[in-house]
Amino acid sequence: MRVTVVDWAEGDPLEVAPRLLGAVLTHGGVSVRLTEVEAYAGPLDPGSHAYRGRTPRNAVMFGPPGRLYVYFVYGMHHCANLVTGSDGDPGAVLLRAGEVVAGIDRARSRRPGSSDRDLARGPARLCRALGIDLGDNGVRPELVPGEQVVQISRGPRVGLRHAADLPWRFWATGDPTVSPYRPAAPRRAGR
DNA sequence: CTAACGATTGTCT
DNA sequence: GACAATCGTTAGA
Repeated sequence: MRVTVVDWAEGDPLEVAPRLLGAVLTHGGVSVRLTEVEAYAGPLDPGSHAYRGRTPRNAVMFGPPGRLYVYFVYGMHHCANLVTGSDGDPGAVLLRAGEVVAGIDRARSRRPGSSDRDLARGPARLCRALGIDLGDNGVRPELVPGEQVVQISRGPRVGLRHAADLPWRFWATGDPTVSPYRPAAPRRAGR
């Protein structure tokens, strides 16, 4: 029986997220074993891009599931999600970090100066290592189940101003390629 | 049309 | 630990 991406991408992001750990994503000649992800729900999740409804940018989040939702942040970085929503019900899982398991030379050339461990250790780093950019928004990624992750941890999502307390971040316990924790950047008055 | 901001990262102290 | 880089998207006038 053939397993497709949609089979395990569709559904509640909170259920899909831990399921993705250990899966292998291949793009741009590089393969990554996912070690860290974050769930983003629909209109009821203040931390989600879909919180304020459908816009040109987040349209892909509203389905169909199994596609990449790619966005551009901070004027220089890309982040990629796997869409879980369908029938106009937005949901996605942010691909936060992974271990490069194939095409490492290609990944190194895209991220010169980085240690192998850090090649895809963070959402923007992962996108760069795989060569993912806005042109990949809405595409169906090459994603297959990998070895099951032995132990999964969960905790608060990273970098959010709102709903930062929800424990919707999942990672492979003890894996060195999980991104280092950083608290949300505080907003300073006047800038 | 304009302005404020961000699901980050690299570099410096 | 602190801060700059840098620009598409969004909200509001």
